[in-house]
Amino acid sequence: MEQEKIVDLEKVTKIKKIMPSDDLLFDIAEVFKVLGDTTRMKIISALLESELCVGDIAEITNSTQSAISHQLRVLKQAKLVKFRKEGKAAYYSLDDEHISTLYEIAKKHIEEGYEHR
Amino acid sequence: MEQEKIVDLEKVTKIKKIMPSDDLLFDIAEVFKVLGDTTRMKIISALLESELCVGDIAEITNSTQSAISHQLRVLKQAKLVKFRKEGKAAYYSLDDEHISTLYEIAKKHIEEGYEHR
DNA sequence: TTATCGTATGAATAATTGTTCATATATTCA
DNA sequence: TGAATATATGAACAATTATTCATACGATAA
Repeated sequence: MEQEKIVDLEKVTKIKKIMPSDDLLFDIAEVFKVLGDTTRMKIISALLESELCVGDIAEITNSTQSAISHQLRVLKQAKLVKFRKEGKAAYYSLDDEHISTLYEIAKKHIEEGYEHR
Repeated sequence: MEQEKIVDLEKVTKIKKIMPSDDLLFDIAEVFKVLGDTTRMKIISALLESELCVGDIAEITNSTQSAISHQLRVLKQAKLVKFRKEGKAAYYSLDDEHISTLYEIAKKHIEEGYEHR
């Protein structure tokens, strides 16, 4: 009546040891979470082309100034964008080259997904 | 009394033309959204080491079998993992090499962020 | 100073989503 | 067939979150 269990305890404990800390995995997930919103992705996509001020981004993304400002704060906290102030305006740009790389790879993943149908 | 506006209409319309379609941007954001959850990131991280069955993943991630099964469905739909059935067990693995690349870059972004403090 | 422009922010609301619990399906072994 | 194992799934609940609205803050020009 007793059946053999499938769980590979040796494999499981080995992987548990190798795995990064929960904190690091949380932070990594956090970066993706911030990139995982259409409005923020539009912002990223626009900033790939040029430094832009808040009003311009709102125009380009068909969003309100307020919505964009809120989302820019999220992107700023995740260190995905940086900004400089010039008079009344605040000019935003991508923080480092990782962002564009992440964007390109995800785009490639999507496009290859379409091919395989 | 009229002040000069900052909006650069030429720049805005140019970028609007260059930008990818809303559909593509939505799909790209969707990939990141799926990666943007701690549980799913733990799953990815474990699968980077080895093909694993559902029970093993639950053990490794300290989650329930049900929670993992639900999340694996999300990962499957996003084509981030694939699986094969062998008897009672279902063995899951990463779908393509993009996933590990995305993971590595995000990790690097985090780690460099820590250095800059 | 006053009016205007650009941006930021707090509160409220609506929508999305991850987990739990119970249960169903499927496979293997006695 | 019946019991045990592995996985999947639907419903419900709690928590998170993106947007809107109103308003505040800061800078500039008249």
